Amino acid sequence: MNFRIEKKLEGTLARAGQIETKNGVIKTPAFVTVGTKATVKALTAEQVRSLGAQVVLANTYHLYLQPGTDIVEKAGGFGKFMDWHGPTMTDSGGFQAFSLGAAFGSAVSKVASADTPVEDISLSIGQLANVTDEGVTFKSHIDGSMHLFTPESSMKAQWKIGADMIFAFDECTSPTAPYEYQKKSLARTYEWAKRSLEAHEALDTDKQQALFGVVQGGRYQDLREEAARTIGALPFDGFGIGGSFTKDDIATAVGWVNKILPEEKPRHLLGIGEPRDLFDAVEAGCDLFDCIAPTRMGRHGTLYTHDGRLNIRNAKFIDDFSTLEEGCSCYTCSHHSRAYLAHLFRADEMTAATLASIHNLHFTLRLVERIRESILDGTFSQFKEDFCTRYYKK
RNA sequence: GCGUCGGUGGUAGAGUGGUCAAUUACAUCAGACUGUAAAUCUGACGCCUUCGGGCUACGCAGGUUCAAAUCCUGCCCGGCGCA
Repeated sequence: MNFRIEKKLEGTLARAGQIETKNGVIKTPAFVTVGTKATVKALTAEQVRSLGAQVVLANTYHLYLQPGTDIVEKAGGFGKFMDWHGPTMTDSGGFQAFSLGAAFGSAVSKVASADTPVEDISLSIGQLANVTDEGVTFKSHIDGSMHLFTPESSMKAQWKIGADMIFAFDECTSPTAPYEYQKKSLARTYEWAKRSLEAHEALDTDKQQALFGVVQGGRYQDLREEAARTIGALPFDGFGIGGSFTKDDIATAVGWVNKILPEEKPRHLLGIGEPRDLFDAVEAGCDLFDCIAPTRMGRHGTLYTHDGRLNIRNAKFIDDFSTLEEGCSCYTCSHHSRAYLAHLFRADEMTAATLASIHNLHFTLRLVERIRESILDGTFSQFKEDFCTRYYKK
């Protein structure tokens, strides 16, 4: 993997560049399409291609459980397995330490509202993941079987899954975890980062895979900066910024980190992808973003338009025969009316998920593409202002 | 015509004297969702409300009872059986 910065935006941390992988080039900033189980939910690989997606990210934990990393390895890697021939990434399974741990069965999400109270993480109940210094013990959400993930086993699994870019094994913490826990967890994630590097070096002797280290630290400036310094000093090929935020401080926290991380390496903001967050994070120096929002929102009937989100299941769309979004060039908008989409959703037809995912992914991919263009031609701040004024006008 | 079983909120269908404005599911109306536990989840769902409560309701009309969706009588409607 090779990263090159083409242009930096004066007065901000934003930059446009290119990542070269053996499976193709990614023009950054870029939105990474999520295909957790080696499929972008509701879409064929051909549809993902035609949307202009540059890179697909799968999940190590999910593929490890099903169909198993040996099968994916035999298939020639998850890209070949799913017929995606472009650049690929895998997440390490570190997110599942949170989603199947503290977050499981609770209302807590990694992006919390500002008034979310900080609590003792150990009070979380119903968790399927338990974190120790050795690694994370998971109780499979599929069949209840127990599995231990360590930095070493995550590297091995990701090696077999065979993506171009992979992540160090980390602990994604909850926004409800107190400072003391975040600090302790951060030290652990740092140890895991070193172990990930060492394990990966032993596997990948001729540098096939790029390994990204993950910066944690929760919502605390000193921890975030410490993480950026320590993780940033390790010989990773790029960096992921992960963990918990609040809706309002993503850009701030990302800025703390990117001011410190080495400039010449790509930065991936893990799991973030609402429009405002994308603008803010690019401005704060991020190059890559993956997010399930476009596809999950789509499947749940929430569709992106330049005038904000709309819920296509609302009664007012039943007889609205206008196009979903005027001027949108996606397949869904060029062929179908809001009324038809509303009908498919109400009838629980599978095509509803497909058409909605196509639109939302097109919207998000195109948005990040335009953000990139606006960096190159110097119109970023105007574009951001125009877009956000209209999108968030309510 | 006789016998028999049954008529409950938008629908299906619980409930068989008080804890019932009435279980549940679906439908409906909204909302949430940010490295996918997610084609998922949450709330509302008779009318009014100063949110304490008030009012009208379980085919219709009477009745018994302190109290009825629940018991009795008549009527109306439907399924089935016999003529």
